[in-house]
Amino acid sequence: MKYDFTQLEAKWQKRWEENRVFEASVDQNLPKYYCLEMFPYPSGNIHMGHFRNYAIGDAIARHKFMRGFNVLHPIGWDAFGLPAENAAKDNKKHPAEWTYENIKNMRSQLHRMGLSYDWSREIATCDPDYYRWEQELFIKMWEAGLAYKKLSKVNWCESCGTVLANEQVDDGFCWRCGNLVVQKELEQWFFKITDYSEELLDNMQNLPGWPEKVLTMQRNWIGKSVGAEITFDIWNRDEKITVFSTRPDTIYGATFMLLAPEHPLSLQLIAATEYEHDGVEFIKEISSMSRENRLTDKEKRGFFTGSFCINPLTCEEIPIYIANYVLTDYGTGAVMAVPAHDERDFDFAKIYNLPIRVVISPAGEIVESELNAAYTGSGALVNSDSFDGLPNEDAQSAIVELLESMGAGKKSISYRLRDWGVSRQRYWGTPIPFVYCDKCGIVPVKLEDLPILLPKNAVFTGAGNPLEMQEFVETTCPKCGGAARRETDTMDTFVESSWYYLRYCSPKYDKGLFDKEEAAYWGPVDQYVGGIEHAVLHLLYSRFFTKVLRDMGWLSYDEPFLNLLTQGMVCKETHRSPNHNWLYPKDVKNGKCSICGERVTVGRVEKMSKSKHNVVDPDELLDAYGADALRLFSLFASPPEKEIEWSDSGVEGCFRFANRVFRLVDAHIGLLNSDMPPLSAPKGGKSSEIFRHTHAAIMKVTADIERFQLNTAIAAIMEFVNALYIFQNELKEDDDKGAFKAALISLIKLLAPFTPHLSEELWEQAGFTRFVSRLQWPTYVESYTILDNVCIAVQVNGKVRAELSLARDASKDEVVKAALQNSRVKAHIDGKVIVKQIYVPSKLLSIVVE
RNA sequence: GCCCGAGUGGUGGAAUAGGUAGACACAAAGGACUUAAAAUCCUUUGGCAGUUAUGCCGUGCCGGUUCAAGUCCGGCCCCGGGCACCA
Repeated sequence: MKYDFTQLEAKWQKRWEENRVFEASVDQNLPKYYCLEMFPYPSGNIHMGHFRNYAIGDAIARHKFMRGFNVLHPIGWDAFGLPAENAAKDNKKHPAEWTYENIKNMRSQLHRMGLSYDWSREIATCDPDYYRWEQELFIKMWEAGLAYKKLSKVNWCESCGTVLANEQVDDGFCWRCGNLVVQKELEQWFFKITDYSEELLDNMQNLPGWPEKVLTMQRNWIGKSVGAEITFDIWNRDEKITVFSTRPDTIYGATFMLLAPEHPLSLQLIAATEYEHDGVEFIKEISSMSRENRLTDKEKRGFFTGSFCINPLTCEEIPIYIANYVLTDYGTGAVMAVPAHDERDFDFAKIYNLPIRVVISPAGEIVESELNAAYTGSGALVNSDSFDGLPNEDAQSAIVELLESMGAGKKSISYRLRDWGVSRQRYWGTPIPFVYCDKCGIVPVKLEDLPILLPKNAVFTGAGNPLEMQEFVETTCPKCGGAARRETDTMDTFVESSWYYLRYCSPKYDKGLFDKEEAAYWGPVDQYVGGIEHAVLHLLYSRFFTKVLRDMGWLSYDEPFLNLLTQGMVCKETHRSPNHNWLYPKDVKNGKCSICGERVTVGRVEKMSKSKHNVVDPDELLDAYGADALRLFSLFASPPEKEIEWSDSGVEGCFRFANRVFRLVDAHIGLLNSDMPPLSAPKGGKSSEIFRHTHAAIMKVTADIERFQLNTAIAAIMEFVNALYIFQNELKEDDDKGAFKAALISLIKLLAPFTPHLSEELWEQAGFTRFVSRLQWPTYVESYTILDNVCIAVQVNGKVRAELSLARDASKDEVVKAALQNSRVKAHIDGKVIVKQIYVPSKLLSIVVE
């Protein structure tokens, strides 16, 4: 028999599907396991990053199936998004057509991988049956005050023609197209994610199954600061200035006040004064700078307003400046400057020659006249009236209490997190179900009128929002029945992915977003697998949605994903030619470019990317090696969280291994089909040796899969196969053959999560019925794995000098005796005094001599 | 600047709780089978010295703790990632 993977893989993919082997249904008597991989955007083709993601998730899901769990393992399509609209413009193909064609192609690619998905639950978010419920949720959120519209400065990407959320701006550039993002004042829809800032932060301690890295990134993004709001009176005016400070303990050192250029008081204070002309110029100059330039410009600049405010504790008049480094959208947009203890304020004070007063000093060490940088450490208060001598940590609350009693301050917390802007001025997204009526204002569409469908005959020119078309916009007001205009913004595509894992629980439910009971049974997701690029986007939004749905009574849990595995990227080396930049490997001949003949530099190993010409095509590889060999390589090359470096010869090696397994089982097909029963317990001699290897392999593979060390699990199977290749020539007694038969049966099962087609085929060849994919995972007996004789290393002064084969239960005295008889050990302790002997049972003896 | 993660043979990577560093694989070299090739099988493969026995060195660098350190502690270097005028 030949390992005909093409025929065999197609055969089992068909059988799994026909027999609905992986379809899930609620069973209260079984422990559930919800395994989920991040659903793909239907870009057209599966790439190796997808392949690895799904291979990892599938190995975990298949293992859980075999461990007796009721497994939910669904897949779908994150189908809205801008590329579909760009394709419509370029290829004159409707976004829906383009998207559904891509889904069809990618679905067949996924089928070729042989994944254990419940395909009956497949969803596409661009399907009205899906986004209808999103529209309903949007209205419910609006009713709950969690969705609102406001005029604000937003991130605008000219090339995408739409607004972006803060999370979608990378260093001032669009996360999708890389163009510069500008600020634009627009009426926009927001979700009030900031209502959940504290809970999003606090609940992270209930996520021990998440990588610390992702939690840290979310923590930074939320950016909680504990401090106080302190109010300063303005000299000779009625207005007051409230600042936010994390260092109220330094208030006695606040020697000037800073306002953001956009702060309303900035203009008010200079109005109709001699400072007005220059001040307005200053404000204009700063606020006209792009967000990017403003954040990168570290030079401190300010403008004196001519006004003073009163430090509530020192009662001093301190000057009010407008400063370029004060952010308008953090805290209150105003800052009390403490130059002695803040680096930025120190720089500012030096430039504008403002007083610097030390108020914190560890044991009186800090001397004002010698200060050449801000002191930001801790210490006791000085120059602070009755607080002098108090450690600054204690002074924080004491000072806030005093301010509170004066009515000039209170404890306060600031977050960096802003509300989520969800309006997008694009066609291919979920329409926001609201209308504008001159009489009634903003009115939600009636629930019975949902879904608001996307008009099919929109025109895609690339300019403007395609939804700005008369027949879509013109409507009647749901409240008064008068003429009204429909909202033309659609939702950010991250809204769809914020709740799709819940829709999978009851994908055809037609009375709401999802069936509460199904979601209560299946959720939350036990294991989520995906890329780290969503650390603060999708993974934060989904957590927010779960909490919102919980508060609306849909769910009883707080978090969507109990455990998260962020898989590493698939990388490959790049080649660059001086004339053509990135080269395809086929254009590199003997280190030279085959087009221009110049020397080629072998670039870094980088994430596979079409533009860098270092991608490999999963379809071609599936043709050449089959899904099982490719899955093996994508799991074996590196642990799942780590990036993997593509290696053609590595894939070939895994292909050879698949063949090796096939030949091994094939050579013993007679034994497997014979009446001889597999041995159930070792009977001494060779049979015990075979049992030892079998059960050690089961033990190791089981433990490694449980801790997601899939690479070492596969290595353990390889070792097992190597051992069986030797054993197959040493089978003399019937017991040996029975043990070998049992070993082969275990081998087929151990391989099932990694090479499912091969396992099913060998299982059938071996004369068994039923799907091995749904059989019980092999169990092990630990005592079978233990050797009677163990190898004990003998160290003399920390260096291994001998290895002794001794009974595993040998006493320390026996081991010492044997060691002292060993000639090499003798040579190293001869003439010396034994000071110490340490024995680690059945492992090592350490002798110390002097 | 701050916060994470990492640094191990020619290469990808093992070493789960401080106990024989280099499992498993790739690559390379040699050999068997073959008219030949492919496939397969066997052997060698961290470095240095040595005919062997064996000895010394070796997990980014320097130091420490320990009978014993890839693993723990202190101080660096370099790489990857995230955050960054957040008061």
